[in-house]
Amino acid sequence: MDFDLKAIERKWQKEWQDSCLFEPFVEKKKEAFYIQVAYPYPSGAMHIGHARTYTVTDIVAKYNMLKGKNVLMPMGWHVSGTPVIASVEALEKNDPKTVKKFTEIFHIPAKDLEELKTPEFYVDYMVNKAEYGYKAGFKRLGFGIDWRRELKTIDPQYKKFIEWQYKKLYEKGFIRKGKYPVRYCPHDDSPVGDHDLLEGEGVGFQEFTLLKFKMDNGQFVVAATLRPETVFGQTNLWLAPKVEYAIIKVGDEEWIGSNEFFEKLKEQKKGIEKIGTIKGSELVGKMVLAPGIERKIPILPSFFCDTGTGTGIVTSVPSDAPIDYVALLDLQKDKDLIKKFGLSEKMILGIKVIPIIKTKEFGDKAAVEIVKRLGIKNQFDSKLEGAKKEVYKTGFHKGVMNENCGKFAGMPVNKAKELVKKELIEQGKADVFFELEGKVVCRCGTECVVRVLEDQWFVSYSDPKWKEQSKKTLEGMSIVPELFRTQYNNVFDWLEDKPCTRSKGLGTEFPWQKGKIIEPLGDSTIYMAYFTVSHLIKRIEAQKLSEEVFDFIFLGKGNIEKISKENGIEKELLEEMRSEFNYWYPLAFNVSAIELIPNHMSFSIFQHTAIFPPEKRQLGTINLGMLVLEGKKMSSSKGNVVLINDLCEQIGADFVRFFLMNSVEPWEEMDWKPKEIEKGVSKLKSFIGEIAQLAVESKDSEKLEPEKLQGEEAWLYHRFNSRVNAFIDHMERIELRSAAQQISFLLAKDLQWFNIRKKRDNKPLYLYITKNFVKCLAPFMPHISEEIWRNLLGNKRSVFLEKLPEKKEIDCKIELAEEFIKRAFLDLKEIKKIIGKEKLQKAVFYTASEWKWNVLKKIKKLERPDFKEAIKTAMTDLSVKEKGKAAIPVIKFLNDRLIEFKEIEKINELKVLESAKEFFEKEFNCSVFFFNEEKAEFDPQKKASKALPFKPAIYVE
RNA sequence: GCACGGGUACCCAAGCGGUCAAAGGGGCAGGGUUUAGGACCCUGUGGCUUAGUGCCUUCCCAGGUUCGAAUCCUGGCCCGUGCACCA
Repeated sequence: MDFDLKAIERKWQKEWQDSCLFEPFVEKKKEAFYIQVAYPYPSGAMHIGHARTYTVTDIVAKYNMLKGKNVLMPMGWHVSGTPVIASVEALEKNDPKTVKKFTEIFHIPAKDLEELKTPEFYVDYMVNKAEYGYKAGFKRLGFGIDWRRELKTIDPQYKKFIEWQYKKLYEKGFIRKGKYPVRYCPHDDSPVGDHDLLEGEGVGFQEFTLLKFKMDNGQFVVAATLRPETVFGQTNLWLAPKVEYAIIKVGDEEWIGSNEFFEKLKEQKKGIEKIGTIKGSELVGKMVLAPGIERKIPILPSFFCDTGTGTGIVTSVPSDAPIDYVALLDLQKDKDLIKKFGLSEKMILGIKVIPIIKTKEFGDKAAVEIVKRLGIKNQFDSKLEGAKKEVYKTGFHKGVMNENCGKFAGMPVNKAKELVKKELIEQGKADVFFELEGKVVCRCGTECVVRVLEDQWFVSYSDPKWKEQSKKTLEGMSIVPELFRTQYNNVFDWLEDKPCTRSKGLGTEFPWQKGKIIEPLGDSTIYMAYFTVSHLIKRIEAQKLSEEVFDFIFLGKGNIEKISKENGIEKELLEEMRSEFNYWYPLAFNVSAIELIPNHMSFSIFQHTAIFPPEKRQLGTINLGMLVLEGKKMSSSKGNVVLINDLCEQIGADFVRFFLMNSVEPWEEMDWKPKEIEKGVSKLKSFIGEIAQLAVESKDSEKLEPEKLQGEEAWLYHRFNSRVNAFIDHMERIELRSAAQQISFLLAKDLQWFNIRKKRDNKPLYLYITKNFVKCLAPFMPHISEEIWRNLLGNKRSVFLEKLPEKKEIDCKIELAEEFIKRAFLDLKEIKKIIGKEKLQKAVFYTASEWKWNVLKKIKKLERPDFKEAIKTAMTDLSVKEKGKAAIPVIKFLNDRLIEFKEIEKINELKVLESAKEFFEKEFNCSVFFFNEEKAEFDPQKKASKALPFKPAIYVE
């Protein structure tokens, strides 16, 4: 049977809309099920990657409808931030690449591009008019979205809500102001993300500690280090004698460092000034007070100091920095150099390595050890870089501070590092400095720097109490799949304060700083709550939505009469909104992609925890995997995409939905392979056609009486029920792939077997199967299911108003009997193949005699296979004992397969086989006979004695 | 570097202590049906054997636990994803 897929889709989509099937209202008697999926950024065309995320959500939603729940699935459009603006600007400039993308990939008619030149029009067009856009896609795929609640993140009411959200966070003390280092483009005067770069993607920055060495004249020579804990091993400073260093006024102090350092420091410290210069050579030989150890150490010349890194001055720790050690050796050997700078040879030769860190790998002078091992010759040796990394890694992870480190003695290095740094900074002996790890160039061509932003606002995710409470929320949530729970926990630990304002983009203005908008990740964390009232709140002008109004709706705070009067909002409306929120919340599932666990998903849990009472926090998350196309990442700009509109055109919405679920579970990475899908579609189509045919033929039949079923019919009934049982189990765990397989390809196999076994068409049985099948299929393939349900089976109401079948108990003996026939059938087939006969004359089956079953019964009591024990136990049965030696092979066979046979109950094999006589005769086109081993009237080759439980002996001719 | 996940036959992928030479696809080979092409159905797909069997070598590598390991433990190698102002 064939379907006109497109016609069916149109028909039922219209019907669902007309009957408001997916527009739920508060029904106190029904359990609420609210599922929410991260709303999309409506920029561009919808492809199968997006479709997968939303299809999973829709299937879970529809499944819960079929469980009898009141289901809410809303949808909105996230348009905050810069992408819309960037696209509009690019179109404005008629950027050829962008124009091409919009016309060729997004299929937007060239004349329409004119409409897209303001953000408002752009958003409206993308949402409502774009044929390849998301909304069009959602509708085409038959999603059960309640469109009354549709929203955009720039709606005035929504903005009011976001404002309220931040005020709540502020009240709890989770909004704070501080300093923050960012990668910054001095030309554009704005922070830069990876996508804004010409060069240097993924390059981060490191936090250096600036150590301040006081000279006799009060100035500070400043050295930058990544290893503040090694101050205890300092022996001297290194600098480049030929370089001219800057004297920098920092507050009341004067610092000495390279000119490059000054340029970078300007971005990180306010009000600093270069007030002079001094040549490196002038500093050589001077004594300075080393921080941390409060000892005077000399400034010495070296060849390795790079003015572009740090301050161009390096503190020397020869025990743990290979290059320091080598430079020291070089200097000690170079009498000329010592003389040239007028240094005391005695002093230079007197410098000794001070051990400070101990590891198993390198002892207590790691640098000395590794220089020896690698045979490093001088400070120009290329092996130094590797040596440094090696020593650093080992020291940091495994090292322990030794007795030369004062109160830090005995402490692991990775701990001491932070503490030493903190202490030096507190004592005013050190400062921090950020340095990019590599070259970073902005799109505008300017080289980027690290800037420390003053007055930056943060959300304090680092707050230990907040973390703890959020973890508690997490504990009570179901995470699908469970295996991501540890990741959530780790993310919670790792989260630090997050800057929450930006200067560019669409969004809500930050309440405490004019001209700044709330960072776009921050306006999409508790909006699920807003959806519960978004259809009602549209009726209210935004300026009426004061803090008290939202307090009442979402927290139940305040006096309704007063709020109604003061804000000019009808009391009934307020009450209705409060009750919507109360009914739908907490959210059952928040659905999003795995890569959003470290931000969106975690922020959402944190903010729910901060703002809502415990019973209104989230109940669960579903975390979805990526989708790739033929093993490659999809990319609109490269044209490597499959668009939903095209695909629905090709194979139909239901098949798109099904095959997005069919190959892996939702959280796994999925590879979309068009060729394999094509094959699958045609198989599935014919299977569904078959079922539809059965539906038509059996729709008027009487009710099934299961207890009267026999043989293969009883088997099919039970087999179908066990498929449904498994289907339900999988659905509960959101294992949509396994669930889908149970009711499609696996069920198809069952039917295939039944078709060669059946003696007649049992209409009531077919009706039972088709009806229940359609209900299970409906979440996956709603249109076809509705068509079969209403049109072919003649039901009046939508299939989504029906209830799924209950789980049923399975009679294992019925399954066993059929399994027995199947094995006998396969055995006979095998024999026929091996002896190579075209056609058999006669086939004879001999079933095992009673005593062999007795062996099984006895040894089943054994916990595990054990031949000796098996013999002993089996021989306690008289019927076995009297067989003597002949029993041994039987015992061995059953013992070897004990695990398998433990599940096997005794059935009347002879009767079962006889019931399938016609089947065997038909399949092999020969006469077939059955005997019990003991009453084998015909046994020319003495095969009968080889019969075993569940494995009849066979004779053929 | 840190965090999380993963390595299974030609490819994708199930299995997660015995019923495992290892489900299901795809590919490939042979056969059937049809035939312009396709579509469809069956059989085979580690090796050697065989009246439905038995044996050998396999589930990244190396050790270990166990009567028994693809499955559990330890160590190593390799791969994927995320790492914050980007939605």
